[in-house]
Amino acid sequence: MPLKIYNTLTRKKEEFKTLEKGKVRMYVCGPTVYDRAHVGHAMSSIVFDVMRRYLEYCGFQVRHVMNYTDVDDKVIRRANELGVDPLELAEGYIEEYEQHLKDLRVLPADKNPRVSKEIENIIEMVAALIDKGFAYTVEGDVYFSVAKDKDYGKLSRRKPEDMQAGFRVELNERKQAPEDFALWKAGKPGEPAWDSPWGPGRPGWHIECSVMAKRHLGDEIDIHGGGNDLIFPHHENEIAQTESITGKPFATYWAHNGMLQIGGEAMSKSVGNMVTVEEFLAEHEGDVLRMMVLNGSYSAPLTFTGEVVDQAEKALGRLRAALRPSRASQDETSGNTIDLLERAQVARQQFENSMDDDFNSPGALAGMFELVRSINQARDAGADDSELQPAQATLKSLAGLLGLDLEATAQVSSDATDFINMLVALRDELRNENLWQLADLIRDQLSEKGVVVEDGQSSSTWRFK
RNA sequence: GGCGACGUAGCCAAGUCUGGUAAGGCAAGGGUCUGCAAAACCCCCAUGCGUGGGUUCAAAUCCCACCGUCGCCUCCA
Repeated sequence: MPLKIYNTLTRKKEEFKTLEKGKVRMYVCGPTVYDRAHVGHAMSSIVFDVMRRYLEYCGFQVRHVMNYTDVDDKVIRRANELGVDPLELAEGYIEEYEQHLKDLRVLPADKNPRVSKEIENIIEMVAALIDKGFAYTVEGDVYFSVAKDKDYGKLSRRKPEDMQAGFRVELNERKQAPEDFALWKAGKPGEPAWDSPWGPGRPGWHIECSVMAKRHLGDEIDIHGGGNDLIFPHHENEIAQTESITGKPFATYWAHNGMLQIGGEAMSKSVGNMVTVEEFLAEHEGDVLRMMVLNGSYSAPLTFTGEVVDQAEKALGRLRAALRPSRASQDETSGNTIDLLERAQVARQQFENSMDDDFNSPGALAGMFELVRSINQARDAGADDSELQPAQATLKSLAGLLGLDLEATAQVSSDATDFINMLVALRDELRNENLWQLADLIRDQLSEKGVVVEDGQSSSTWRFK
């Protein structure tokens, strides 16, 4: 079954065809680093990580570029408030975000370009847009003239005349038309500025992505991704800039993830309704957030609530529990009649069919959970490890394709392990002597310390909660 | 006001493009197992897919209208 991707540009699900055989060029808009990242940013990174992992599974060689916007009004404003250098402020947030990506098991992009390191290339592209007549200068500012771009609005499907200019933003009387946008902004006192043919200044918001995609991936790319709040104006303007220069389609597929919502609205720094990645990771492991994301379509909005987090955590636990070993004793003959190899094959098939259909991770997970049930049934029927392991290996591998690590264990000091083993062994002796009260006491006390004891026929097993 | 996305069980959610009679997870209830638990397993859990019309032998899926939630509307999530 061929891979299909929903394309925002055509508003259709389309068969995935690369520009270059076997290779995928993917550019994803990363965060503007003016504050700590929240779980909404993490969601976006996870969504495109899953996409990238699956494309690689399909045999594509993926070149993945994600940028950091480190030169921006908000970065400057924040830095001024704190009395620090804007680029140093941004650097700190970038380092923090990279650590979050590691904790969330997001594969590192092949390249993480930053605006501050691409100024020369940006100036070059702005100059080219002026040369070609798509941009004009006003007192050190450079604006893109939307009227010069005939198919402007094709991504967001809106026309300048449909929009209420200045609805949210104050009009800038220096622009020839309200829909024009800044490519270069003249420097103001107290702001970082770079020399340019138009005087000292800095890039506008959208130009950096056009430049970085072009420089690190080429004139044409396969997939351009980001949050759906970026469709307009950011991605629309990227298209305008790039295609005006190259005369070629910028990206074949435009992919957008839905917004993470909290308390009935999109999580955002300005509203202050955010949960930072740091806060989340202090309470849960990264896979819990990944599980939340995988449970729904990447393009649909996701609501962040305690209940949803809890459900994701439990579901993850169920996947992991399927990896537990056989309970059959050596001399017992297996009463298992389930063909686990066949079930594993079915799960993999459903996984692939679902993922091929616009990365339908909920469908992929559904197949995995059916395999979980089969494995558990077989274990209950007395299957030994040699029967269970191939199916468990498939489950692990499918989970791995989604970026989930089913073997991750709670990072508790191994010092405690020996003592817990000793206590549990001691308790088994008590159980053999039918000293139930004492055995139950130990189990209850361990439970309070976060250790779950599960009794078997002859001995007990334990695990961390 | 404009553009777009979404609305499926108590909760999360697939299925909608390609119409054929509702995946999966969490929770609740009943049961098996167990010294008691836990875990696991079995049963149960939407005659119903925002509302109202229409097309069709057949609609969650197509068409029209309406309601609700969210996102975006060009100095920048």
